[in-house]
Order: sequence, then C-alpha cells, then structure tokens
Amino acid sequence: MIFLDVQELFSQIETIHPIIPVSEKALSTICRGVIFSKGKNVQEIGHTCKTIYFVKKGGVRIYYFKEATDITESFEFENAFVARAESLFTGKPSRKAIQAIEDTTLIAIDSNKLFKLFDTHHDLERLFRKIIETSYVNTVNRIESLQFNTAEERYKALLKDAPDVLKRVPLKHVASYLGITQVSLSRIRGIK
Amino acid sequence: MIFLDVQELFSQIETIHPIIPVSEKALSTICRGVIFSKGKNVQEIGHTCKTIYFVKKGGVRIYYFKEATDITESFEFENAFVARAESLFTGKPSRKAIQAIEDTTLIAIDSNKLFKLFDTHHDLERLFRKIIETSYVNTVNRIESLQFNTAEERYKALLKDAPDVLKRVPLKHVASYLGITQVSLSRIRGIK
DNA sequence: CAAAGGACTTATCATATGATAAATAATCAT
DNA sequence: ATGATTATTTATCATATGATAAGTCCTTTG
Repeated sequence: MIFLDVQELFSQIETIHPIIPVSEKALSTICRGVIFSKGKNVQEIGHTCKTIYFVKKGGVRIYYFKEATDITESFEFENAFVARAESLFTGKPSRKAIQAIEDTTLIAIDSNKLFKLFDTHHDLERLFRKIIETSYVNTVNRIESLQFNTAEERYKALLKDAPDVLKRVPLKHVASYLGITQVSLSRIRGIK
Repeated sequence: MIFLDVQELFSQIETIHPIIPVSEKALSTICRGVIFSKGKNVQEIGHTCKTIYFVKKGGVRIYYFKEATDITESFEFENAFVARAESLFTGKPSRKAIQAIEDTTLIAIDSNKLFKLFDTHHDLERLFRKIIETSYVNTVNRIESLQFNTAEERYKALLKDAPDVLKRVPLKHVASYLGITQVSLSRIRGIK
C-alpha cells in the first residue's frame, strides 16, 4: 500500500463544499497519484475521458488540432480540476488531449467509480455539482469574451485576471487560447 | 388552487433522469406557470437570477449590452431549461436579461427552494446535475466554434445544427449570437 | 389604406487580424 | 559549450469583418 498525499485535494474541497470523513475516505480510495514530465500527454486524442484530474503541482492544457494547427482550449494549474467535459459527460471519444505544460503531479479520480459513489455519498455529488457549476460559469464568461471583445481586449483581460498564465505558458499557446495567431499576439504585445 | 400543467416538463425530465413520484410531487410544488408576450422581458438586467425556467411553448433569448449594442448570448425553445448561470450560481446580479422572442409559456422553478429540495430528494439533485453537465458541454463546444472558426463556418454550422433558430429568430439576433454584425451576416448569406 | 418603424440587403471604405517569410532570441540535447 | 530546435518578434501583403450610409422590403398601427 502506497500512501497518496491527498492533502491539497481535501484542502481545496474544503473551500468548495466540505464533505464528511466517511466520504473523504471513500473518495481517497478511488484516487491515484500520477506524474508527467513537461510536454508529455496526460491523455491522448481519441481516448474517452474517464478520469477527473486534480492538479497538485505544475499545470496542464487541453488542446486539439484544427487542420494541423494546435489550439489550446484551456489551462489549469495548482488546485484546479481538469477533465474533457465533452467526452466525460457524453461517453464519446474526445477530440482533445491533455498535456503537462510543466513537470506536473496530478491526482487521478476514476469517474465511473466516482459516479457510483454519488449513490451512497450525497455530499460527494453535491461537491462535484458545485465544481461543474463553477466550470460552467467560467465557460459562459469565456463565450462572452470571445463573442464580441477584440483580441487586444481579451489579452488585456487575461493579463489582469490570470497574469501567472502569461508567465508559465509559451505565448503560442496563449495566442490560440485567445483565438488568435501567435503573430497577432506578438503584435498586440508590441504596442507598448 | 390553480392546476399547472407540468406534463411537458416531466416528459423532458424522463429523458434526462427519471425521478420518483414523491420527487415529482415536491418539484411540482415549487413550479409556477408564467406567460410572456413576444418582446417582453422575462427577467431584467441587474436582477439576481433565482429562477430556472423551462420552456413549454415559444422561445427566449438571453441578451446583454456591450456599449449600447444588443448582444444575444443564447436562444432556447420548447423543452429547454433556461437560466443566467453567471448569476444563479454566484448570487451576483446579472448583466443579462431574458426576453421572450415569441409569445411564450414558461414554467418557473424557484431555485432556492429547488436547492433545498436537493437535501431530501437526491434524485432531483442528480437530475439537475445532469442538466448542468449538458449545458456545460454545450458551452465548451461553443467556445471551440468561436475560438477559431470563421463567421461563415459558424453560420453554416448553425444552419446545419439548428436550422429552426434561423426560421424563428430575427437575423440581427442570430448575427450577434454568432459574434458578428448583422451586415456581415447578411453578406455571408448573400454569397451564393 | 397610409404612414412609420423595423428588418434586411447592398455598397463603399476602414481596420484588425491572418498568412507568409525572415530575423533574433531562448531553450534543449549531445 | 556547441549546434540544433523551438519560441518570439518584426515586416509585408492579403483578407475577413466592422462602420457607415442608403435603399428595399416587410410589418405594425392608427
């Protein structure tokens, strides 16, 4: 029996929706610790997502290809949850991959086992409902920014709301995340 | 006691996650029927969202203003659920309004009462978790289309995936939904 | 029915962003 | 360290979309 350190995970859970000890216990039994070095794929394109990850250390991005162009859908760093929703919640293979953008330590939660736990551990279902709600709100806000803000406005908003992303991620990935080419981002940054 | 016809609602629920009769009963006690004529706001900008709507008949849009420009965030028609997530799940006032785009009959579900029911009716929480998951997947897919598809690609995708929207909604609202001006949409439609 | 307003299209010109290429700069592997 | 990738910037030109304006068509309303 190897001990997995789930302290960061449970600290984070505490801030979202506290769960009772028996639920903590149940949850920890379906967690695995996994490590990926920078650049390695955590999950591949075409794989059906059956895992929810929690980032203990480092960071990951979800990305896909459109006509040979690498597009970053999202970044996640310490204390965030990561999953490819369009696969996890539909059971279909994902067109997207998850990649470690730094040397990264993750906790992998088996989603099928988690969903089963929801039957007996009501508080776990509520916890994950709240996590999904938060992710949903974030994507709704992101749609708003992509719908009618200029590339420059989106860049400046990112600079304001998540300056750490700019420090930890290659600009080419930031560019595609913002919905523009790297050259355009460079031009926008160049203007003072 | 006025009888509210919740048949369409429960038929739709059946397709998502069946609930037991006692939960149906509990849910129906927190539902109100409401009617709005075409053009009327169902909820106003600045109002904190405490209602989840189900569309029985007609259709609505969620919209907001960016610098005096009316922007449609989303459309919903028969058998869909509608709420302003960024307000409902955060408790903050919404910058968005909900408007009837046709003469519309809605079922209004009190969200605070619903959230309380989750404590005693586990299946209701699961039902709404699944509804949120589906909405989340839809927004993730929408981000993908806004991130790197051209306006023309987005228009053609809408034409393919939701041709009824084009038939039921003024093009000016479709245009802002697609993230372009009405004039651009008209140009795109004009080509061939 | 007439008038008025709203919806949609078309045209012109302006601009932000894309595509490509080339030059530095930074990072990585041997 | 050295050379080889990879990341970033800068420049030029092309293009999709925006802004504005004008005109047509449709709908509403008195």
